[in-house]
Amino acid sequence: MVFTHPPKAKARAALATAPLSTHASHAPYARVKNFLKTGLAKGQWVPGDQMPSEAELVQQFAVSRMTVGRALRELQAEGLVTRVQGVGSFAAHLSRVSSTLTIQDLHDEIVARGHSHHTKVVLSRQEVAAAELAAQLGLAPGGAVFHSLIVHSENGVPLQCEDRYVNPACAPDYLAVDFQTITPTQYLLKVAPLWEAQYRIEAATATAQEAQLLGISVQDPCLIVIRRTINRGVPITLARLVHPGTRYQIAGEFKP
Amino acid sequence: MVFTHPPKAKARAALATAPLSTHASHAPYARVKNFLKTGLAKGQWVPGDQMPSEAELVQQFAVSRMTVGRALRELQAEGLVTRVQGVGSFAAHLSRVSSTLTIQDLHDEIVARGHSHHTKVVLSRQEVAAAELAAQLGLAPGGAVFHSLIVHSENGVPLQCEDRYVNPACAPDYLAVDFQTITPTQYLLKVAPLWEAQYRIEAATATAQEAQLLGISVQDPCLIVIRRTINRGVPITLARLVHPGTRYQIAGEFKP
DNA sequence: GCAGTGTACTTGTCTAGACATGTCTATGCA
DNA sequence: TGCATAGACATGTCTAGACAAGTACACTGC
Repeated sequence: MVFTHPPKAKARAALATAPLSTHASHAPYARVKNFLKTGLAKGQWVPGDQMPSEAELVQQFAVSRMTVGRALRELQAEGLVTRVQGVGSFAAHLSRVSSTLTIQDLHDEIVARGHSHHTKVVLSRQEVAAAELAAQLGLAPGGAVFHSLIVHSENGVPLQCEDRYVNPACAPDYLAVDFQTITPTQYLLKVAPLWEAQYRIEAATATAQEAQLLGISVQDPCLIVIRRTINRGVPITLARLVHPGTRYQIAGEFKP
Repeated sequence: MVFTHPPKAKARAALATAPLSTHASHAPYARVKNFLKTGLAKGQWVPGDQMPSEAELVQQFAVSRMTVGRALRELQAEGLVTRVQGVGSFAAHLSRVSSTLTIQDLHDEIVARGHSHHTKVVLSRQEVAAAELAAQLGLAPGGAVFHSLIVHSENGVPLQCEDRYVNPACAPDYLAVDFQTITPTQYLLKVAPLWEAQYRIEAATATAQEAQLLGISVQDPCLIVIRRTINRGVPITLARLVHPGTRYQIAGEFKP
Protein backbone atom coordinates (compact mmCIF):
# COMPACT_ATOMS: atom_id res chain seq x y z
CA MET A 1 0.00 0.00 0.00
CA VAL A 2 2.79 2.45 -0.86
CA PHE A 3 1.16 4.92 -3.14
CA THR A 4 2.77 7.54 -5.32
CA HIS A 5 3.13 10.28 -2.78
CA PRO A 6 2.00 11.96 0.38
CA PRO A 7 -0.58 14.74 0.27
CA LYS A 8 0.74 17.55 -1.83
CA ALA A 9 1.91 20.73 -0.18
CA LYS A 10 -1.09 22.53 -1.55
CA ALA A 11 -3.49 20.10 0.04
CA ARG A 12 -1.79 20.32 3.40
CA ALA A 13 -1.90 24.08 3.38
CA ALA A 14 -5.61 23.97 2.71
CA LEU A 15 -6.00 21.51 5.53
CA ALA A 16 -4.22 23.81 7.92
CA THR A 17 -6.35 26.85 7.24
CA ALA A 18 -9.80 25.65 6.30
CA PRO A 19 -11.20 23.62 9.19
CA LEU A 20 -10.82 26.39 11.73
CA SER A 21 -12.94 28.85 9.79
CA THR A 22 -16.40 29.84 10.93
CA HIS A 23 -17.61 27.28 8.45
CA ALA A 24 -16.68 24.63 10.98
CA SER A 25 -19.34 25.66 13.46
CA HIS A 26 -22.01 25.34 10.80
CA ALA A 27 -21.89 21.59 11.25
CA PRO A 28 -24.65 20.52 13.64
CA TYR A 29 -22.33 18.39 15.74
CA ALA A 30 -20.05 21.39 16.13
CA ARG A 31 -22.94 23.60 17.17
CA VAL A 32 -23.96 21.16 19.89
CA LYS A 33 -20.37 20.79 21.01
CA ASN A 34 -19.92 24.53 21.10
CA PHE A 35 -23.10 25.03 23.09
CA LEU A 36 -21.92 22.60 25.74
CA LYS A 37 -18.38 23.92 25.79
CA THR A 38 -19.36 27.54 26.26
CA GLY A 39 -21.86 26.48 28.91
CA LEU A 40 -19.05 24.78 30.78
CA ALA A 41 -16.77 27.77 30.39
CA LYS A 42 -19.47 30.05 31.73
CA GLY A 43 -19.94 27.79 34.72
CA GLN A 44 -23.46 26.86 33.74
CA TRP A 45 -22.55 23.37 34.89
CA VAL A 46 -19.96 23.14 37.64
CA PRO A 47 -17.89 19.96 38.00
CA GLY A 48 -20.12 17.08 39.02
CA ASP A 49 -23.32 18.54 37.61
CA GLN A 50 -25.34 16.39 35.32
CA MET A 51 -25.46 17.77 31.82
CA PRO A 52 -28.36 17.49 29.38
CA SER A 53 -28.97 13.94 28.24
CA GLU A 54 -28.57 12.94 24.62
CA ALA A 55 -32.35 12.78 24.27
CA GLU A 56 -32.75 16.33 25.55
CA LEU A 57 -30.11 17.63 23.17
CA VAL A 58 -31.71 15.75 20.29
CA GLN A 59 -34.96 17.63 20.97
CA GLN A 60 -33.32 20.97 21.64
CA PHE A 61 -31.23 21.00 18.47
CA ALA A 62 -33.51 18.90 16.30
CA VAL A 63 -30.70 16.61 15.21
CA SER A 64 -30.22 12.87 15.39
CA ARG A 65 -28.74 11.04 18.32
CA MET A 66 -25.57 10.17 16.43
CA THR A 67 -24.90 13.86 16.08
CA VAL A 68 -25.22 14.81 19.73
CA GLY A 69 -23.41 11.58 20.55
CA ARG A 70 -20.42 12.69 18.54
CA ALA A 71 -20.40 16.08 20.25
CA LEU A 72 -20.46 14.51 23.70
CA ARG A 73 -17.91 11.85 22.80
CA GLU A 74 -15.45 14.45 21.61
CA LEU A 75 -15.92 16.51 24.75
CA GLN A 76 -15.28 13.35 26.73
CA ALA A 77 -12.08 12.74 24.77
CA GLU A 78 -11.01 16.29 25.60
CA GLY A 79 -11.58 15.55 29.26
CA LEU A 80 -14.32 18.11 29.74
CA VAL A 81 -17.11 15.63 30.26
CA THR A 82 -17.40 12.36 32.14
CA ARG A 83 -19.96 9.91 30.84
CA VAL A 84 -21.33 6.88 32.63
CA GLN A 85 -23.43 4.35 30.81
CA GLY A 86 -26.89 4.11 32.24
CA VAL A 87 -26.47 7.23 34.34
CA GLY A 88 -25.67 10.27 32.26
CA SER A 89 -23.08 12.84 31.27
CA PHE A 90 -21.45 15.02 33.89
CA ALA A 91 -19.23 18.07 33.88
CA ALA A 92 -15.77 16.69 34.56
CA HIS A 93 -13.59 17.53 37.53
CA LEU A 94 -10.60 19.23 35.96
CA SER A 95 -8.36 18.10 38.74
CA ARG A 96 -5.02 18.10 37.01
CA VAL A 97 -3.21 20.81 35.19
CA SER A 98 -2.24 18.83 32.18
CA SER A 99 -1.18 20.24 28.90
CA THR A 100 0.47 18.96 25.82
CA LEU A 101 4.14 19.60 26.27
CA THR A 102 5.73 19.76 22.87
CA ILE A 103 9.44 19.43 22.64
CA GLN A 104 10.05 20.44 19.09
CA ASP A 105 13.23 20.93 17.21
CA LEU A 106 15.20 23.91 18.47
CA HIS A 107 15.87 25.08 14.92
CA ASP A 108 12.15 25.40 14.22
CA GLU A 109 11.64 27.17 17.52
CA ILE A 110 14.31 29.75 16.78
CA VAL A 111 13.18 30.31 13.21
CA ALA A 112 9.58 30.66 14.42
CA ARG A 113 10.74 33.56 16.58
CA GLY A 114 12.20 35.17 13.48
CA HIS A 115 15.73 34.84 14.76
CA SER A 116 18.83 33.35 13.18
CA HIS A 117 20.03 29.91 14.07
CA HIS A 118 23.69 29.00 14.00
CA THR A 119 25.21 25.58 14.49
CA LYS A 120 28.71 24.75 15.63
CA VAL A 121 29.79 21.14 15.33
CA VAL A 122 32.28 20.46 18.10
CA LEU A 123 32.53 16.74 17.59
CA SER A 124 31.16 14.07 15.26
CA ARG A 125 32.75 10.69 15.37
CA GLN A 126 32.44 7.00 16.05
CA GLU A 127 33.20 5.76 19.54
CA VAL A 128 33.11 2.62 21.60
CA ALA A 129 29.97 2.47 23.72
CA ALA A 130 30.47 2.22 27.46
CA ALA A 131 28.44 -0.37 29.32
CA GLU A 132 25.65 1.90 30.50
CA LEU A 133 25.33 3.67 27.19
CA ALA A 134 25.27 0.38 25.30
CA ALA A 135 22.45 -0.80 27.51
CA GLN A 136 20.46 2.36 26.92
CA LEU A 137 20.82 2.07 23.17
CA GLY A 138 20.43 -1.68 23.06
CA LEU A 139 23.92 -2.23 21.68
CA ALA A 140 26.47 -4.89 22.46
CA PRO A 141 28.83 -3.64 25.19
CA GLY A 142 31.94 -2.30 23.53
CA GLY A 143 30.07 -1.89 20.23
CA ALA A 144 30.37 1.12 17.97
CA VAL A 145 28.24 4.20 18.57
CA PHE A 146 28.04 7.55 16.83
CA HIS A 147 28.65 10.58 19.01
CA SER A 148 28.00 14.21 18.12
CA LEU A 149 28.39 17.36 20.16
CA ILE A 150 26.79 20.46 18.72
CA VAL A 151 26.22 23.97 20.04
CA HIS A 152 23.12 25.79 18.82
CA SER A 153 23.04 29.57 18.96
CA GLU A 154 20.20 32.04 18.57
CA ASN A 155 21.30 35.38 17.14
CA GLY A 156 24.85 34.45 18.08
CA VAL A 157 24.08 33.56 21.70
CA PRO A 158 24.68 29.90 22.65
CA LEU A 159 21.32 28.44 23.62
CA GLN A 160 21.78 24.71 23.66
CA CYS A 161 24.55 22.18 23.91
CA GLU A 162 23.39 19.00 22.21
CA ASP A 163 25.31 15.92 23.26
CA ARG A 164 23.96 13.00 21.28
CA TYR A 165 24.63 9.31 20.87
CA VAL A 166 23.13 7.50 17.91
CA ASN A 167 22.55 3.82 17.22
CA PRO A 168 24.58 3.17 14.01
CA ALA A 169 22.16 0.48 12.90
CA CYS A 170 19.37 3.04 12.63
CA ALA A 171 21.31 5.81 10.89
CA PRO A 172 24.44 4.43 9.19
CA ASP A 173 25.16 7.73 7.43
CA TYR A 174 24.79 9.89 10.52
CA LEU A 175 28.40 11.03 10.62
CA ALA A 176 28.31 12.13 6.99
CA VAL A 177 25.39 14.49 7.54
CA ASP A 178 26.02 18.21 7.26
CA PHE A 179 24.54 19.55 10.47
CA GLN A 180 24.69 23.09 9.13
CA THR A 181 21.95 22.13 6.71
CA ILE A 182 19.82 19.81 8.78
CA THR A 183 19.70 19.34 12.54
CA PRO A 184 20.31 15.89 14.01
CA THR A 185 16.71 15.78 15.19
CA GLN A 186 15.39 16.52 11.73
CA TYR A 187 17.73 14.00 10.11
CA LEU A 188 16.87 11.23 12.54
CA LEU A 189 13.15 11.87 12.15
CA LYS A 190 13.61 11.44 8.41
CA VAL A 191 15.66 8.27 8.72
CA ALA A 192 13.67 6.60 11.48
CA PRO A 193 10.07 7.69 11.98
CA LEU A 194 9.36 8.52 15.58
CA TRP A 195 7.23 6.12 17.46
CA GLU A 196 8.17 6.35 21.11
CA ALA A 197 10.16 8.70 23.29
CA GLN A 198 11.08 9.20 26.92
CA TYR A 199 12.24 12.45 28.39
CA ARG A 200 13.40 13.90 31.66
CA ILE A 201 13.70 17.54 32.60
CA GLU A 202 16.05 18.55 35.37
CA ALA A 203 18.01 21.44 36.75
CA ALA A 204 21.73 21.00 37.27
CA THR A 205 25.07 22.51 36.46
CA ALA A 206 26.81 21.96 33.17
CA THR A 207 30.06 20.07 32.80
CA ALA A 208 33.22 22.10 32.41
CA GLN A 209 33.24 21.53 28.67
CA GLU A 210 29.58 22.40 28.26
CA ALA A 211 29.96 25.54 30.34
CA GLN A 212 32.85 26.65 28.17
CA LEU A 213 30.95 25.96 24.96
CA LEU A 214 27.89 27.82 26.23
CA GLY A 215 29.94 30.69 27.57
CA ILE A 216 28.67 30.35 31.11
CA SER A 217 30.13 29.56 34.51
CA VAL A 218 30.22 25.96 35.74
CA GLN A 219 28.09 27.12 38.66
CA ASP A 220 25.28 28.56 36.56
CA PRO A 221 22.04 26.55 36.74
CA CYS A 222 21.07 24.84 33.52
CA LEU A 223 17.82 23.36 32.29
CA ILE A 224 18.70 19.91 31.04
CA VAL A 225 16.48 17.73 28.90
CA ILE A 226 17.46 14.11 28.47
CA ARG A 227 15.63 12.37 25.70
CA ARG A 228 15.66 8.84 24.36
CA THR A 229 13.74 7.93 21.24
CA ILE A 230 12.75 4.46 20.21
CA ASN A 231 11.45 3.12 16.94
CA ARG A 232 9.57 -0.15 16.98
CA GLY A 233 11.41 -1.30 20.08
CA VAL A 234 14.83 -0.32 18.78
CA PRO A 235 16.48 2.63 20.57
CA ILE A 236 17.58 5.22 18.06
CA THR A 237 19.26 7.98 19.97
CA LEU A 238 20.03 9.33 23.40
CA ALA A 239 20.40 13.08 23.68
CA ARG A 240 21.41 15.40 26.49
CA LEU A 241 20.32 18.96 25.80
CA VAL A 242 21.85 21.54 28.12
CA HIS A 243 20.42 25.07 28.19
CA PRO A 244 21.61 28.02 30.26
CA GLY A 245 18.87 28.66 32.80
CA THR A 246 18.82 32.36 32.14
CA ARG A 247 18.36 31.96 28.40
CA TYR A 248 15.89 29.13 28.03
CA GLN A 249 12.60 28.25 29.67
CA ILE A 250 9.78 25.89 28.86
CA ALA A 251 6.39 27.52 28.81
CA GLY A 252 2.94 26.25 28.11
CA GLU A 253 -0.67 26.66 28.88
CA PHE A 254 -3.70 24.61 29.64
CA LYS A 255 -7.03 25.61 28.19
CA PRO A 256 -9.69 22.96 27.61
CA MET B 1 -29.75 21.45 35.81
CA VAL B 2 -28.09 20.94 39.17
CA PHE B 3 -28.89 17.39 40.06
CA THR B 4 -28.47 15.69 43.39
CA HIS B 5 -24.98 14.44 42.91
CA PRO B 6 -22.15 13.39 40.63
CA PRO B 7 -21.72 9.78 39.59
CA LYS B 8 -21.43 7.66 42.67
CA ALA B 9 -18.10 6.30 43.72
CA LYS B 10 -19.19 2.83 42.71
CA ALA B 11 -19.99 3.96 39.20
CA ARG B 12 -16.70 5.77 38.82
CA ALA B 13 -14.72 2.78 39.96
CA ALA B 14 -16.46 0.63 37.39
CA LEU B 15 -15.68 3.25 34.79
CA ALA B 16 -12.03 3.17 35.64
CA THR B 17 -11.58 -0.56 35.27
CA ALA B 18 -14.01 -1.76 32.67
CA PRO B 19 -13.31 0.08 29.42
CA LEU B 20 -9.71 -1.07 29.18
CA SER B 21 -10.56 -4.74 29.25
CA THR B 22 -10.28 -6.93 26.18
CA HIS B 23 -13.98 -6.40 25.86
CA ALA B 24 -13.21 -3.01 24.35
CA SER B 25 -11.71 -4.45 21.19
CA HIS B 26 -14.84 -6.44 20.53
CA ALA B 27 -16.49 -3.33 19.20
CA PRO B 28 -16.12 -3.21 15.41
CA TYR B 29 -14.87 0.37 15.38
CA ALA B 30 -12.21 -0.63 17.92
CA ARG B 31 -11.15 -3.59 15.80
CA VAL B 32 -10.67 -1.38 12.76
CA LYS B 33 -8.83 1.19 14.82
CA ASN B 34 -6.62 -1.44 16.32
CA PHE B 35 -5.82 -2.94 12.94
CA LEU B 36 -4.67 0.43 11.63
CA LYS B 37 -2.79 1.31 14.79
CA THR B 38 -0.80 -1.90 14.94
CA GLY B 39 -0.10 -1.59 11.22
CA LEU B 40 1.35 1.84 11.84
CA ALA B 41 3.38 0.59 14.78
CA LYS B 42 4.79 -2.24 12.68
CA GLY B 43 5.75 0.22 9.97
CA GLN B 44 3.33 -1.25 7.47
CA TRP B 45 2.67 2.32 6.45
CA VAL B 46 5.53 4.76 6.89
CA PRO B 47 4.78 8.47 7.31
CA GLY B 48 3.31 9.83 4.10
CA ASP B 49 1.97 6.54 2.83
CA GLN B 50 -1.62 6.41 1.80
CA MET B 51 -3.66 4.19 4.05
CA PRO B 52 -6.66 2.10 3.03
CA SER B 53 -9.64 4.19 2.05
CA GLU B 54 -12.87 4.05 4.00
CA ALA B 55 -14.46 2.04 1.19
CA GLU B 56 -11.69 -0.55 1.31
CA LEU B 57 -11.99 -0.90 5.07
CA VAL B 58 -15.77 -1.19 4.77
CA GLN B 59 -15.28 -4.18 2.47
CA GLN B 60 -12.44 -5.72 4.46
CA PHE B 61 -14.21 -5.60 7.82
CA ALA B 62 -17.78 -5.86 6.53
CA VAL B 63 -18.93 -2.89 8.57
CA SER B 64 -20.63 0.34 7.68
CA ARG B 65 -18.86 3.50 6.66
CA MET B 66 -19.78 5.30 9.86
CA THR B 67 -17.85 2.66 11.76
CA VAL B 68 -14.58 2.89 9.85
CA GLY B 69 -15.11 6.64 9.76
CA ARG B 70 -15.11 6.73 13.54
CA ALA B 71 -11.95 4.63 13.72
CA LEU B 72 -10.12 6.91 11.30
CA ARG B 73 -11.42 10.07 12.92
CA GLU B 74 -10.16 8.99 16.32
CA LEU B 75 -6.75 8.11 14.89
CA GLN B 76 -6.69 11.54 13.33
CA ALA B 77 -7.51 13.12 16.67
CA GLU B 78 -4.62 11.17 18.19
CA GLY B 79 -2.34 12.60 15.52
CA LEU B 80 -1.49 9.26 13.95
CA VAL B 81 -3.31 9.85 10.70
CA THR B 82 -3.67 12.85 8.43
CA ARG B 83 -6.83 13.00 6.36
CA VAL B 84 -7.47 15.20 3.35
CA GLN B 85 -10.92 15.50 1.91
CA GLY B 86 -11.07 14.28 -1.65
CA VAL B 87 -7.63 12.72 -1.45
CA GLY B 88 -7.39 10.10 1.26
CA SER B 89 -5.95 9.15 4.63
CA PHE B 90 -2.21 9.14 5.19
CA ALA B 91 0.13 7.94 7.89
CA ALA B 92 1.04 11.11 9.77
CA HIS B 93 4.51 12.54 10.10
CA LEU B 94 5.18 12.33 13.82
CA SER B 95 7.45 15.30 13.69
CA ARG B 96 7.15 16.54 17.21
CA VAL B 97 7.77 14.81 20.46
CA SER B 98 4.68 15.92 22.27
CA SER B 99 3.25 14.35 25.33
CA THR B 100 0.74 15.31 27.91
CA LEU B 101 2.67 16.94 30.69
CA THR B 102 0.66 16.59 33.85
CA ILE B 103 1.57 18.80 36.74
CA GLN B 104 -0.38 17.21 39.49
CA ASP B 105 -0.50 17.99 43.15
CA LEU B 106 2.76 17.16 44.89
CA HIS B 107 0.91 15.49 47.76
CA ASP B 108 -0.69 12.98 45.39
CA GLU B 109 2.66 12.39 43.73
CA ILE B 110 4.40 11.61 47.01
CA VAL B 111 1.60 9.43 48.30
CA ALA B 112 1.53 7.57 44.98
CA ARG B 113 5.17 6.66 45.59
CA GLY B 114 4.15 5.23 48.95
CA HIS B 115 6.12 7.84 50.84
CA SER B 116 5.10 10.18 53.62
CA HIS B 117 4.27 13.79 52.96
CA HIS B 118 4.91 16.49 55.51
CA THR B 119 3.91 20.12 55.31
CA LYS B 120 5.46 23.06 57.11
CA VAL B 121 3.61 26.34 56.94
CA VAL B 122 6.18 29.12 57.10
CA LEU B 123 3.82 31.95 56.38
CA SER B 124 0.11 32.52 55.78
CA ARG B 125 -1.15 36.05 55.89
CA GLN B 126 -2.76 38.94 54.10
CA GLU B 127 -0.51 41.43 52.36
CA VAL B 128 -0.70 44.45 50.15
CA ALA B 129 -0.18 43.52 46.51
CA ALA B 130 2.72 45.19 44.75
CA ALA B 131 2.05 46.66 41.33
CA GLU B 132 3.29 43.75 39.25
CA LEU B 133 1.62 41.14 41.41
CA ALA B 134 -1.67 43.07 41.37
CA ALA B 135 -1.54 43.13 37.58
CA GLN B 136 -0.91 39.39 37.40
CA LEU B 137 -3.83 38.63 39.66
CA GLY B 138 -6.12 41.28 38.22
CA LEU B 139 -6.32 43.18 41.51
CA ALA B 140 -6.34 46.88 42.19
CA PRO B 141 -2.79 48.10 42.88
CA GLY B 142 -2.32 48.21 46.61
CA GLY B 143 -5.23 45.83 47.13
CA ALA B 144 -5.21 42.95 49.58
CA VAL B 145 -3.75 39.59 48.59
CA PHE B 146 -3.29 36.32 50.46
CA HIS B 147 0.25 35.03 50.68
CA SER B 148 1.33 31.59 51.82
CA LEU B 149 4.77 30.02 51.99
CA ILE B 150 4.84 26.29 52.55
CA VAL B 151 7.61 23.69 52.48
CA HIS B 152 6.66 20.18 51.37
CA SER B 153 8.82 17.27 52.44
CA GLU B 154 8.96 13.67 51.24
CA ASN B 155 10.07 11.27 53.96
CA GLY B 156 11.46 14.23 55.88
CA VAL B 157 13.48 15.64 52.98
CA PRO B 158 12.38 19.08 51.74
CA LEU B 159 11.22 18.69 48.16
CA GLN B 160 9.34 21.82 47.29
CA CYS B 161 9.04 25.39 48.48
CA GLU B 162 5.61 26.66 47.53
CA ASP B 163 5.34 30.43 47.44
CA ARG B 164 1.77 31.29 46.57
CA TYR B 165 -0.36 34.40 46.14
CA VAL B 166 -4.13 34.03 46.05
CA ASN B 167 -6.87 36.34 44.85
CA PRO B 168 -9.02 36.92 47.99
CA ALA B 169 -12.15 37.33 45.89
CA CYS B 170 -11.87 33.71 44.69
CA ALA B 171 -11.05 32.10 48.02
CA PRO B 172 -12.09 34.34 50.94
CA ASP B 173 -11.39 31.63 53.52
CA TYR B 174 -7.95 30.73 52.19
CA LEU B 175 -6.04 31.85 55.28
CA ALA B 176 -8.26 29.79 57.59
CA VAL B 177 -7.50 26.54 55.78
CA ASP B 178 -5.46 23.93 57.61
CA PHE B 179 -2.74 23.11 55.12
CA GLN B 180 -1.74 20.03 57.09
CA THR B 181 -5.05 18.50 56.03
CA ILE B 182 -5.43 19.77 52.50
CA THR B 183 -2.85 21.29 50.17
CA PRO B 184 -3.43 24.75 48.73
CA THR B 185 -3.75 23.23 45.28
CA GLN B 186 -6.44 20.83 46.43
CA TYR B 187 -8.31 23.54 48.31
CA LEU B 188 -8.25 25.99 45.42
CA LEU B 189 -9.43 23.32 42.98
CA LYS B 190 -12.38 22.73 45.26
CA VAL B 191 -13.22 26.39 45.68
CA ALA B 192 -12.66 27.47 42.10
CA PRO B 193 -12.88 24.84 39.39
CA LEU B 194 -9.89 24.97 37.11
CA TRP B 195 -10.45 26.29 33.67
CA GLU B 196 -7.20 27.77 32.45
CA ALA B 197 -3.58 27.72 33.49
CA GLN B 198 -0.21 28.98 32.34
CA TYR B 199 3.09 27.58 33.45
CA ARG B 200 6.76 28.14 32.96
CA ILE B 201 9.57 25.76 33.83
CA GLU B 202 13.03 27.16 34.40
CA ALA B 203 16.34 26.44 36.07
CA ALA B 204 17.70 29.00 38.49
CA THR B 205 19.02 29.41 41.99
CA ALA B 206 16.76 29.75 44.98
CA THR B 207 16.50 32.87 47.08
CA ALA B 208 18.36 32.93 50.39
CA GLN B 209 15.18 32.17 52.31
CA GLU B 210 14.15 29.36 49.98
CA ALA B 211 17.60 27.81 50.12
CA GLN B 212 17.49 27.84 53.89
CA LEU B 213 14.03 26.31 53.99
CA LEU B 214 15.03 23.60 51.53
CA GLY B 215 18.32 22.95 53.29
CA ILE B 216 20.44 23.64 50.22
CA SER B 217 23.07 26.16 49.20
CA VAL B 218 22.05 29.37 47.44
CA GLN B 219 24.24 28.23 44.56
CA ASP B 220 22.49 24.91 44.02
CA PRO B 221 20.48 24.71 40.80
CA CYS B 222 16.73 24.47 41.31
CA LEU B 223 13.91 23.45 39.03
CA ILE B 224 11.34 26.19 39.30
CA VAL B 225 7.77 25.97 38.09
CA ILE B 226 5.76 29.17 37.94
CA ARG B 227 2.08 28.63 37.51
CA ARG B 228 -0.88 30.96 37.17
CA THR B 229 -4.41 29.62 37.13
CA ILE B 230 -7.43 31.45 35.84
CA ASN B 231 -11.12 30.74 36.24
CA ARG B 232 -13.50 32.26 33.74
CA GLY B 233 -11.13 35.11 33.05
CA VAL B 234 -10.46 35.82 36.74
CA PRO B 235 -6.94 35.00 37.94
CA ILE B 236 -7.08 32.79 41.01
CA THR B 237 -3.54 32.18 42.09
CA LEU B 238 0.09 32.66 41.22
CA ALA B 239 2.49 30.05 42.52
CA ARG B 240 6.24 29.71 42.48
CA LEU B 241 7.33 26.14 43.16
CA VAL B 242 11.03 25.73 43.85
CA HIS B 243 12.56 22.24 43.85
CA PRO B 244 16.16 21.28 44.55
CA GLY B 245 17.56 20.09 41.21
CA THR B 246 19.08 17.00 42.72
CA ARG B 247 15.85 15.86 44.33
CA TYR B 248 13.19 16.57 41.75
CA GLN B 249 12.87 15.97 38.02
CA ILE B 250 10.02 15.98 35.58
CA ALA B 251 9.77 12.84 33.50
CA GLY B 252 7.39 11.70 30.83
CA GLU B 253 7.01 9.67 27.76
CA PHE B 254 5.45 9.85 24.37
CA LYS B 255 3.79 6.80 22.89
CA PRO B 256 1.05 7.23 20.31
C1' DG C 1 -38.53 -4.98 57.01
C1' DC C 2 -36.42 -6.98 53.08
C1' DA C 3 -35.20 -9.26 48.92
C1' DG C 4 -36.40 -9.80 44.21
C1' DT C 5 -38.42 -7.88 39.94
C1' DG C 6 -39.91 -4.90 36.41
C1' DT C 7 -39.65 -0.59 34.16
C1' DA C 8 -37.91 3.73 32.66
C1' DC C 9 -33.98 6.15 31.43
C1' DT C 10 -29.22 6.55 30.17
C1' DT C 11 -25.17 5.79 27.34
C1' DG C 12 -22.67 2.58 23.72
C1' DT C 13 -22.73 1.05 19.36
C1' DC C 14 -24.06 -0.21 14.62
C1' DT C 15 -26.43 0.03 10.00
C1' DA C 16 -27.69 1.54 5.24
C1' DG C 17 -28.27 5.12 2.73
C1' DA C 18 -27.97 9.90 1.52
C1' DC C 19 -26.08 14.43 0.10
C1' DA C 20 -22.13 17.71 0.27
C1' DT C 21 -17.59 18.97 -0.80
C1' DG C 22 -12.87 18.65 -2.18
C1' DT C 23 -9.29 16.53 -5.44
C1' DC C 24 -7.52 14.39 -9.35
C1' DT C 25 -7.54 12.84 -14.06
C1' DA C 26 -8.94 11.78 -18.56
C1' DT C 27 -11.39 13.55 -22.24
C1' DG C 28 -12.76 16.71 -25.69
C1' DC C 29 -12.77 21.14 -27.71
C1' DA C 30 -10.59 25.38 -29.38
C1' DT D 1 -0.70 23.13 -27.06
C1' DG D 2 -3.73 24.75 -23.75
C1' DC D 3 -7.92 25.05 -21.28
C1' DA D 4 -12.49 23.71 -19.69
C1' DT D 5 -15.30 20.06 -18.10
C1' DA D 6 -17.19 15.67 -16.64
C1' DG D 7 -16.55 11.84 -14.11
C1' DA D 8 -14.41 8.91 -10.48
C1' DC D 9 -13.14 8.80 -5.99
C1' DA D 10 -12.07 10.40 -1.37
C1' DT D 11 -13.54 12.33 2.93
C1' DG D 12 -17.23 15.14 5.86
C1' DT D 13 -21.46 14.89 7.71
C1' DC D 14 -26.28 13.69 8.83
C1' DT D 15 -30.54 10.75 9.52
C1' DA D 16 -33.82 7.38 11.59
C1' DG D 17 -34.06 3.47 13.65
C1' DA D 18 -32.33 -0.46 16.10
C1' DC D 19 -30.39 -3.42 19.76
C1' DA D 20 -27.30 -3.87 23.81
C1' DA D 21 -25.98 -2.96 28.36
C1' DG D 22 -25.81 -0.47 32.62
C1' DT D 23 -28.23 2.18 36.42
C1' DA D 24 -31.86 3.85 39.42
C1' DC D 25 -36.10 3.38 41.51
C1' DA D 26 -40.63 1.99 42.57
C1' DC D 27 -43.33 -1.93 43.29
C1' DT D 28 -44.46 -6.61 44.74
C1' DG D 29 -44.50 -10.64 47.47
C1' DC D 30 -42.56 -12.86 51.38
